[in-house]
Amino acid sequence: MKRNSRLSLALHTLGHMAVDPDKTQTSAQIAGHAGTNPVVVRRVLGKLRDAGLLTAEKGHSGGWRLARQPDAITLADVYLALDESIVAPARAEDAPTCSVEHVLQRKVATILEEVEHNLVERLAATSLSEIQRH
Amino acid sequence: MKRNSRLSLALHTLGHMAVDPDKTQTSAQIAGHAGTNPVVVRRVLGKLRDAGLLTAEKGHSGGWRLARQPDAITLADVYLALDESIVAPARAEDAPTCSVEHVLQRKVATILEEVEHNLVERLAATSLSEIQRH
DNA sequence: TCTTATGTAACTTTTCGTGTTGCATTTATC
DNA sequence: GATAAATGCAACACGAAAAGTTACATAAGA
Repeated sequence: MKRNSRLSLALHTLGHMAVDPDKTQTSAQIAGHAGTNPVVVRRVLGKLRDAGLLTAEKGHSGGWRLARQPDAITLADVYLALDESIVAPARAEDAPTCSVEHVLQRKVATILEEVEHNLVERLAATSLSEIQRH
Repeated sequence: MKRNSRLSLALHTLGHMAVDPDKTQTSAQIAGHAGTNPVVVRRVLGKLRDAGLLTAEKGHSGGWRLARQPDAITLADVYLALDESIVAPARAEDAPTCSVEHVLQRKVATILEEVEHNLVERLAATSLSEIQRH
């Protein structure tokens, strides 16, 4: 699997679920289809579960399925559930060493925050039901 | 130094140069001030030199200085010179495995490209001379 | 000619995401 | 109840990428 592929894995899985929302899939099945490991799948989908996008049933005949209708899950929901923060560095604000440094840094940081916000807005405009129109 | 700090290092250095554009600084001086290594400094500033933002003089009394006036260097110039591509993954388009997967993926990819473009636009609105107003 | 600077290649170290193993827990089925 | 099949989670191994380091060639002023 390639780097920072959590979003890819999530979209791939959710895409299939949106096509056939009544089918429950196990981590092993999903992993097989995505070419990765069941534990990795549980790690990623676990975040989606915590965000209320998926439900996970334990035990026999358990597995994963959508917690809502596809049209009620936007790409922003997925993105935010994964704590991706592609743009803004999710920074652990380090000590301001010298004043000159941080004038430009803060300018850039502000712009990145605005752009991050803009990204989420755009992602919110598309839901999983988009997949059904193709 | 922290991860992906090339932009930080570049901004820090350019910030100081914008305050005092007549002073030539060596890699060692810059590295000392930025808490890193002279070779790392040359690697990062070398990209800014290639982009025409800085000049580097070899030999005795050599060093780095701005190649243009501070107001003629925007944050976008710096960002682009470093090949950062924070938002869009600068992707080596991998093989489209299954069709369902790539509907959502492409949607996201398109949004990321738009957002990346938007980022550069915003960065272009600020120049290094901003530092002189503080 | 010597000193001081950049330019660059090669290697090491660090960091972080992914992959893997192992086991506890839960739940349907026999 | 026992068993099989699933998730939950912790701990460790692996690998790639960025940063740091060493070494040396090259250039230019003193």
